[in-house]
Amino acid sequence: MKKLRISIENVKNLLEAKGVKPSFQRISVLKYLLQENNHPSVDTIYKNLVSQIPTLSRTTVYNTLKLLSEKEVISTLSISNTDLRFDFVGEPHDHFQCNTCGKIYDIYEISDFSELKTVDGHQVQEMQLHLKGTCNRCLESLN
Amino acid sequence: MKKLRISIENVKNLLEAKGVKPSFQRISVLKYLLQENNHPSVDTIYKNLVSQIPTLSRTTVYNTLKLLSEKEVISTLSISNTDLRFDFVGEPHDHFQCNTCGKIYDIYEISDFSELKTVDGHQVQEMQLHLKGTCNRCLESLN
DNA sequence: TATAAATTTGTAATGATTACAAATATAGAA
DNA sequence: TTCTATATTTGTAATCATTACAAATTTATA
Ligand SMILES: [Mn+2]
Ligand SMILES: [Mn+2]
Ligand SMILES: [Zn+2]
Ligand SMILES: [Zn+2]
Repeated sequence: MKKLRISIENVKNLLEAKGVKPSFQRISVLKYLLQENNHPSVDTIYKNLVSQIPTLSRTTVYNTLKLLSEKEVISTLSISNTDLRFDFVGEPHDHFQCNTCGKIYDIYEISDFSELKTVDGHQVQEMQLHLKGTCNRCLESLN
Repeated sequence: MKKLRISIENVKNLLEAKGVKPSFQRISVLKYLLQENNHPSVDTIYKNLVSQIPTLSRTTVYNTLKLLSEKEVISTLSISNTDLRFDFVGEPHDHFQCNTCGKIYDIYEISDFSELKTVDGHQVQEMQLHLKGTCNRCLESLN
């Protein structure tokens, strides 16, 4: 829940390092992901940015997320069964989604499959551990 | 890939044991899941059954899968980012989806989180490990 | 049989995502 | 700077998965 303060310069350098031309829209999307760290949907990103960028198109958000995903700047989470969620690729970590409030939490130090390159002859390129249940906040409010 | 031969009686008993009234449609859906073991989408199930049950409605497939999921007879896999997939709940296992052919494979003996009831104060009710990459068949055909 | 409850069905509505072409912005050459 | 090619963004329409819902059918019960 720590909201980070991320400079535009940092984001710009990050994009350039990954071979992505740092347009204003792309910087905005990645900056949003980094400082909110809330695993947002396309629509959440769009709605939050369109107030600052009135000309922003939903298609641009889709395009940007697809591009950043291909360049492995971000990862696409299929944990929600209603829409895709997006996350910055930093430290490897897992995710927990609350069945009550829907919020997605980062989980560290549960799984470590970093050395897993192959299983049953399949070449593994990506792995996600998805946990679901009731989050600590929602458990609290049951009292 | 072993196609199982499942008797209707077995499926009927399975449903009754879980408190689900074994209608013809429900038996058909669960029997399909059990003997194909192919982690199908709603549409795959519908298209395969409608030839035998011409009056079958897609809504019935949706209703049945929702009911069986609630009764924990089946599990809903969110591994594909285009549609939901369904699986019988038997031995705990993980899944690998091939980025090339799209097929979903069962993976056994990778993860064991069966004792994990709580993490960071969140109550865990369900967990899924999703692997993605290139499957052994598709690797073969690259030669 | 008559009636109520459960289940199935078909259609319409919703919501997420993709397709696509026009508009705009950016970069490089002259 | 101006011209031109390329990259990016935008808006709209189309597609696909899923849900809502009420009518029709089946099943259970009196
Ligand atoms: Mn995360
Ligand atoms: Mn499986
Ligand atoms: Zn919660
Ligand atoms: Zn494959």
